Amino acid sequence: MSRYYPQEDRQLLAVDCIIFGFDHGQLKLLLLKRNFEPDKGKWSLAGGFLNKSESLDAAAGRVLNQLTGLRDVFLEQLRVYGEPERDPGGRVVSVAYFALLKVEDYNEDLVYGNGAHWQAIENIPDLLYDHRVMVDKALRRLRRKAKTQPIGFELLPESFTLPQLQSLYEAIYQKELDKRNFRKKILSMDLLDKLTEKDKSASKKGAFLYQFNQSKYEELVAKGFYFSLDV
Amino acid sequence: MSRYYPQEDRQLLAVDCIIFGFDHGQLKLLLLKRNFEPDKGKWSLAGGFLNKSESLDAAAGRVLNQLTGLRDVFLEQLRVYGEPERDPGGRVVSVAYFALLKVEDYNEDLVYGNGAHWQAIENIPDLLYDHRVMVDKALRRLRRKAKTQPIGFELLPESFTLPQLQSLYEAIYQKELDKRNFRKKILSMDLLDKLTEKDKSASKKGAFLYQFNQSKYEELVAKGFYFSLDV
DNA sequence: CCAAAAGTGTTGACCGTACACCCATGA
DNA sequence: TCATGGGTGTACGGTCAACACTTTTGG
Repeated sequence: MSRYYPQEDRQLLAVDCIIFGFDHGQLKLLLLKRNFEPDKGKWSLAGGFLNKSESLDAAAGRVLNQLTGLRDVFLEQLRVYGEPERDPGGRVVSVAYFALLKVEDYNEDLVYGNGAHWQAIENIPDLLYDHRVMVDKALRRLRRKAKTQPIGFELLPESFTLPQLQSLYEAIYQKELDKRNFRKKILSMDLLDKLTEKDKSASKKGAFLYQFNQSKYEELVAKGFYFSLDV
Repeated sequence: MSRYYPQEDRQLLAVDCIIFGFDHGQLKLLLLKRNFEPDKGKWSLAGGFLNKSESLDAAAGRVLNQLTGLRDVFLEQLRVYGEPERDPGGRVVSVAYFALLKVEDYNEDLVYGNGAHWQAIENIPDLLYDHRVMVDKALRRLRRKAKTQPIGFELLPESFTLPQLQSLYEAIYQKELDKRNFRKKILSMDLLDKLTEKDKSASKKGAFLYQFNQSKYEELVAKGFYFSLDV
């Protein structure tokens, strides 16, 4: 109880997570089939209520961890949704978060045990309440941010090939890119370390592996560098 | 009371408004000197609690209206702040909004009666709690959006001169701009209607007045146009 | 030896930026 | 007449976009 503000209305606060993954050339969302009332059987985002004395970021991290087993995932607040009638079960103000994770890392048993499934963004089922609005907002945010910040790497394994990276951007923007221009642009930023190994899983010739160099990025940013990839 | 979620923790929800105005060549914030405990006498943003069955946007609009007498002002959600200890008086989750208003429109009696004052952004006093963080966030948002959306006009009178418009952008970005390039760019978008009158308040020669043409803007956007002013 | 993906450079168009002088007018 | 701010055009350089062929290798 507050010392100073005892008499005001209080609200239920929830967090909902829009969880992106990149797999088999497709951008996907991790969605849940609800196994409890209300709306049992419908698809929804992963969500949960805010605990007393828990920060919003912590609540979102907890929800994500309970579902995937992952910690230290890219997680960013998106927007609050507070229309009085958004949840017909009662007034709940919800804070939407968007998460980017590496699909090879998550705990499959946990995910499927929770009734969650990856769904390609081109083919999202009907969602509960205003969850579709949240998803659209998250997609717009991802598309905006991926142009100006190196967040795409959050969706790829530690080591990746340039064709893989290009395919990720193509999935995000639903648009084919010219590979010469794409390579020229990304390599000219000097943020990728080329490894000596190749990945031969996608071709006979094999493609060189690269790693994103976070510390080089921070160094450049400190000197006034701006990441920029216009698709 | 919720039918379905009766047992969860509930929180106090507030809104805080970061209110921008443009006056005498300066970008300013409308700040309040608190006349009640706690922290009486300190500066803060305009804020208030969310009422039961009121949307967040409505709450922010109400707070703004109570302070300035204005309605239909540019008002946009910024971010939620939910650290458990952000308000030492008790846990309050606050939704920050940023507002852009035309300084010639507000109700002076109301504003001063409420203990509010315009403060130039170069010279903001110490603020309560995390309000300074909110202000910085709002400034970054304004700077980002003003490049890609025609929101600057929200801060100017209906009719304005090009030198005034340029001075607004200079105040937002704290940077001098070349007037030939600025004019060329903004006029090439074909979004401004030139009036036949001049404003002679700032010079003997007088500068032509212009008006932003909202419907022309919407028409162009529908055709794929993107507003872009790179400062 | 062939299919399939990886890798590589050049050119033209457009846009952003830098830059200096004349005009109108009230005092 | 002069001081003050309003108004105008050009040229250069860099960046984006379009475009086709060679290389490697497993089957």
